[in-house]
Amino acid sequence: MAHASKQHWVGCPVRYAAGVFGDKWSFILLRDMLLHGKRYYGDFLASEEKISTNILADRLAKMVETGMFTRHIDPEKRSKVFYLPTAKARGLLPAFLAMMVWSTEYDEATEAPESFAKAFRDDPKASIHWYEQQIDRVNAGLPA
Amino acid sequence: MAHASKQHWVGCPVRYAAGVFGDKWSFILLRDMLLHGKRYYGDFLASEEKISTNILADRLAKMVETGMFTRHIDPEKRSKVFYLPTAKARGLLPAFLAMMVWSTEYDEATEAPESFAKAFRDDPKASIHWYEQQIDRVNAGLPA
DNA sequence: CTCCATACTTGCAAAACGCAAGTGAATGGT
DNA sequence: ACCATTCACTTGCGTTTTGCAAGTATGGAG
Repeated sequence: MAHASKQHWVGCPVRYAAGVFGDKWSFILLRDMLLHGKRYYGDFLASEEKISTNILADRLAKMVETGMFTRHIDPEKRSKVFYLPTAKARGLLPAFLAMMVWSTEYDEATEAPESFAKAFRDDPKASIHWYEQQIDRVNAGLPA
Repeated sequence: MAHASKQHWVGCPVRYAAGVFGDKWSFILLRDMLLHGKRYYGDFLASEEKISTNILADRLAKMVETGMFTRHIDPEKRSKVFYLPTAKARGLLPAFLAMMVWSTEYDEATEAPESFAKAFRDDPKASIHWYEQQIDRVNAGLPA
């Protein structure tokens, strides 16, 4: 059977994921990076959840450590810093979008339109590809 | 376009999810409930991550509050308590499995066999259905 | 050289966590 | 009926993490 020996190993992927982004602020940063096109320190700081600067610095550093983001100095204005998502971070898109569909189902106060969940359910791969392209588009507008 | 007006609303589903299970111990409890067939307080306590009893009690209560688990007294031994996953918790399976596939890709030390990721990638719906059935099977073995 | 913007650091109080011990209800054995 | 045990939490307390406010370091404009 394809799913044999199910019991023990499944724990670890969950624990690994929890270790990399298993806290509220990491969720928010990943959202801002993957879905909101935020790249600069100042962009992340300006999110409506009002993250404080020490936590932001800490989480950004952790994201870099865990290979989710890379850190870059803006060559056009060297006092500014931006971050880019790695393939590892982008690889979370399917899970993230699935999670968001779940939220739209169970959060009575969701602000997401039904069209989002419908699009993902109808054709997850197309939906994921669309978000990938958005990420590429944002990145293309940044300094080399 | 199906994905129009993308910017603002996507934030909220992520924040909602973070609020419900956005911490390490909630990840672990959901794993144990959805994938390891654990139902009793003592089962969760015995996980290899060594959760302490106050945190376990706190998280279980929160899961009940947020409608993820329901709490039941074992009629056959009324000093024992078990929890059952609601449809809301079960609805997280697709996101959880997608997340686990991601972990198997990026965690060098993953213990998950490649067959797991392959099965999910080949046919996600079938894979999800298989885990749903496992959940039903476990639940069927519990007192009414 | 001064001023401003930007990206962090630092200090400190408050909250969350984690360990160990304690409590109370339900069983089980005699 | 009595007592020890199991089970599911609670409580206390020291440690760690968080969050707010203020400070610092570097870069760039004038």
